[in-house]
Amino acid sequence: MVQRDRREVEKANLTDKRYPIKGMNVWTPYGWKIMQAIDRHIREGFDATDHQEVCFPLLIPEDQFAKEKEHIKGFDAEVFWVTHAGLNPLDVKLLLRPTSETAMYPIFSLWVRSHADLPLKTYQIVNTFRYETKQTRAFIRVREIHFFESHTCHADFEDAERQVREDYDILEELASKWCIPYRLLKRTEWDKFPGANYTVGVDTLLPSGRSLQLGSIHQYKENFSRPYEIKYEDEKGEHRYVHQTTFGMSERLVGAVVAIHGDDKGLVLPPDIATNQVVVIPVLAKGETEKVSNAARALRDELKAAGVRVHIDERDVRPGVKYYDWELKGVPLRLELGMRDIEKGKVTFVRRDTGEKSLKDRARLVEEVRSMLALIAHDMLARASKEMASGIATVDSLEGLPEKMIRTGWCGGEDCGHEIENRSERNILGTPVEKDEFDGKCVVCGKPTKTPVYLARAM
RNA sequence: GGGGUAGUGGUCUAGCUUGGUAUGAUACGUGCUUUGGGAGCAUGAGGUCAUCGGUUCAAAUCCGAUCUACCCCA
Repeated sequence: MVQRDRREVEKANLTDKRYPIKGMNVWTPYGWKIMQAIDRHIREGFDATDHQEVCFPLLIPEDQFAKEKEHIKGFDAEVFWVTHAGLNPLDVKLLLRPTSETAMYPIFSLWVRSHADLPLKTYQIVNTFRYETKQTRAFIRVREIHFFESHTCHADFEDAERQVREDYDILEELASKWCIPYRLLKRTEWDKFPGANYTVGVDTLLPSGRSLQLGSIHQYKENFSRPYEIKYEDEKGEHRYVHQTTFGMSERLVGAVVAIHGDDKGLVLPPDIATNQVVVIPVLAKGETEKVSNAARALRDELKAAGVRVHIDERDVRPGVKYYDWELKGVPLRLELGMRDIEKGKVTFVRRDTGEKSLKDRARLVEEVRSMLALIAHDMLARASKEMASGIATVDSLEGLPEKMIRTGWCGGEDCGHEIENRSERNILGTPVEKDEFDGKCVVCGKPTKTPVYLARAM
């Protein structure tokens, strides 16, 4: 099953792994289109909530990177360094950003002067670099990461908390477009982001039973604003440090879409992500080729005018080849049009997610396509959510655990936490942020608790 | 972090034990016939055998290092 996650990614040809640097792959045109669709959703979501897109430099000077002690401790083992410029060694080494806090915050300290400048809400979509020492894997663990990161500054803790809640709302809307179920889990103290006050992980579950972290939301409090001196003057003329948050997601989203929705025939793309939402296949017949072609092009034109992303496949190959091709590529809806349909005034609809075929009236084309795409999106999310729910097992003992995500009791103590991780041979993902009824005992010490903890083998 | 397996036209692969310039399939180009689930025939093009070094008259083949991919264990 672990293999399946990988095979689907590779068969679909979204990335070319032949580039000769470990963990650095080439995006193919089709793969990049999918990534761009996801980026577009992210931009829409964050623009709509008054975030400003920015773009900071890739290189960070060593001294600037080193200001926050926890942060550098968490990252310095996995940064790439630039040590030379041309033939000359650099006085101050430069690193490729593993994440952009230390690139942005010195500049934020110049941008933020007064309470009127707050909140400062920014984001960028850039590549980051991490020298992963573990096995690399396309989209899931790479050394050059296509990365989204929002960075915000707030007058006080409560306003930063409001930002975290806004991030949850944005995420919910995005994930429904991607048809990806997830849990918001507050990480343990020993697993939080280096430098954060607390970290909330966005975790999904793959068909293999392993968890995949899709993103993370961090509350920094004043942990970065103090070393980077991001201060403002409040209404009373007093100088205060800002409270900060970040939200990060990456190309892992593509990996998640592929692994969660893909099947034996290849990719299955959610309609909001699909480069082509609909593919039209003309089924030509001897002597009638012109007639069928024209009718098929008319379908294409009508859908295109209605704002549907549609492609007509007029290659001179047999229809069966086209069916297999577009199934592999994951196009949500296939329309077939041949003489048989034309004579009846129908169009053949074939859903990618279920394979179900149906005949629809040609006259009602646009509304039938729209409602079918909506139905496909709805069903894909519903199926994936159900799958994730059934992949979580609630237990009151760590013996003989099933190959699932585990939900159990934890008193919250660090000693018990480590013992849970050791005995279960899984990682603690965290405790739920959202409502999650539970009434049990810590599996280690037996102390009663109302909060469950989630464990999994991480991808 | 520890161990293991592998790299040959775009892709997959034979050849490696026993050294003598590479096999087949698929995909690709062209032409004709086809078209409701992977068509057929003809023809054409495509390889510094991962890289670097060593042994040898001669290396895909033997030896070493490096890079990359994959698997298992922590």
